[in-house]
Amino acid sequence: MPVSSSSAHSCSCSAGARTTDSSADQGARRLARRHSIGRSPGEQPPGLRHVRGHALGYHTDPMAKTGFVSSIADQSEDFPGWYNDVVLKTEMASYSPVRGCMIIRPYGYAIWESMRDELDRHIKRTGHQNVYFPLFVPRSLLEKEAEHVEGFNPQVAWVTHAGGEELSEWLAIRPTSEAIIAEVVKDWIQSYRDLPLLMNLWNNVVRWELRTRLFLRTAEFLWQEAHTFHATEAGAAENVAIGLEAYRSVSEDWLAIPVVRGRKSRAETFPGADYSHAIEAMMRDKRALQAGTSHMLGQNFAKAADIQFLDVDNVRKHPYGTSWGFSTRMVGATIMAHGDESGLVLPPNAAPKQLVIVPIFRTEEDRTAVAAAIDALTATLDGVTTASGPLRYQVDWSDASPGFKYSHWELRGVPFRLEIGPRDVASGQGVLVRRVDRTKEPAPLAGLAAELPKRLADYQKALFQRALDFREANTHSVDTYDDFKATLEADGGFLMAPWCGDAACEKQINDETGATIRVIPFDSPDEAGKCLIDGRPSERRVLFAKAY
RNA sequence: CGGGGCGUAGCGCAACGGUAGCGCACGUGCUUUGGGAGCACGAGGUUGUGGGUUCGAAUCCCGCCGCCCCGACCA
Repeated sequence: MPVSSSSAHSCSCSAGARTTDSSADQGARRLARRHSIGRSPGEQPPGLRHVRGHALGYHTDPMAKTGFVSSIADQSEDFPGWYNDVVLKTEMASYSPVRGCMIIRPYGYAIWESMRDELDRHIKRTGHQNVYFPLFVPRSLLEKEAEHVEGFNPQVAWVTHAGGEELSEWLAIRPTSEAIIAEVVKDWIQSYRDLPLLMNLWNNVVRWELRTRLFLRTAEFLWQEAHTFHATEAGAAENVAIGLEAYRSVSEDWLAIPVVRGRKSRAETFPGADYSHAIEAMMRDKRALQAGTSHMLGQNFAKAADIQFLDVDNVRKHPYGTSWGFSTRMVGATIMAHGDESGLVLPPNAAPKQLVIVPIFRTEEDRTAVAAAIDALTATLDGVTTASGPLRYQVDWSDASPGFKYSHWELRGVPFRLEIGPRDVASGQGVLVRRVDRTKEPAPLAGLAAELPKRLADYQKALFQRALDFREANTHSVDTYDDFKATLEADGGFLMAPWCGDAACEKQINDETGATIRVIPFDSPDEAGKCLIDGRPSERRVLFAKAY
């Protein structure tokens, strides 16, 4: 039986309320135990062997200086270390026995599912249909589009043997699906009446990486790739914008991450595309992260695969293509855009748990009274609908101490915590604590259910605003290369600077400073200037930053 | 692919020629619970792998494998 005899209060959703340490085997055992008493008695926990566990190790520094979580690296001192600690200790993901690949654990996967589902709604609302294409791309197909091959070659993983024999033609494990899709749809597209063809794939892709950073850079990752074909370039251009808008909305409205929309420079354009649009976000270390890209493929792949359709004017033409992608990297963006010294700070829309209730009691009598108050409360919470669906809450009845639970859930970024103890029961209140600023206030239990949707919506807005303020405070306009270098060195952040459009100037800046052109923003005003490097005229400022 | 580091219990480490131990985590029990509780007992290891040296190897030597970090490329 469970550690807590009244486990009926416990939600069956988490891998365990008091998981702080975490070896996989232990996690699995805990899961097994919970499952044995939960809703699905027969269900076995997933096999999570070989996963590296990481002890929380809070005893190494029992008296933390400021925060309550002393076990993660200091965010301002060591951002990469902080990021790694957060991902591992929140049990979002772990390293795997496979080089360069990660295991996405339940808490991380839940966050991915949230953004995935929201993006899927956008994709379907705009008329795209989900499809599936093979994991393998025959070498001959991948090599049809010249720029495409050249761009992806270094990152492609090949299957050379199967069935005990060497294959007559190598198979690429898809780094992306343009090539195989173009080959297939040429049979589907005969007439302008077959266009536009609007498809989307949810799948995994492999791009061989030598450096691994959980969620940000792994050899295999999950994503969505939309592929569309249009009779006209204008139709395709419109779709490029539709994709980018879906990404903007998911980033800003769902994940509370403000983004800058713009066009990529030629050097940063997708291999095989005429142009690429992207959204860029600022992380809390002031570096940029690309949050989604949308490509105009023009007729490049259509010509390579010889896709033709008969237009209204009875002339055979190549259709125009687009493709756009959004990956699990955005889970990393969510961590890095909002997290603080105590761990994750999640936007309510994407948070696996929006509210955690922590019971506090000393005696059995108190426990009974607190349980009764919580039962009465949760009866009202079960009907609550938030901007992201039914309220997601959990009562933490595990037998860890209250202080332990506070730290545990703060590390995991749960937006609200409600503490209910004997004193609160007597007054019909609880103590409601906001994760983002840790403000505490008494909250009457009777009215809480009605208030929560607004409180969550306000929290969501506040997170977005905080991120936007941060970005604006760290965006600098510079006009000379000396100023550029000095500002980048001193403050980092986004640098808005004039650029003539020449790839050589772009490269020089990248080589000398490490900064790249993230985008040529759509929303910046036209502004005559002189290129940082060669002084030639520039029509508007472009966004430079060090990027992930 | 170049440079560096590391493989000992789930995690972090110690033992550095005489056959493996500590902390955390884990299990049981009792006492606890308003910011990471305490005590007691307990379970857990062919020391990454293959070979060599030696009376004896986690330890010394060689090969292999794996992982991490730093550089060039990417969502």
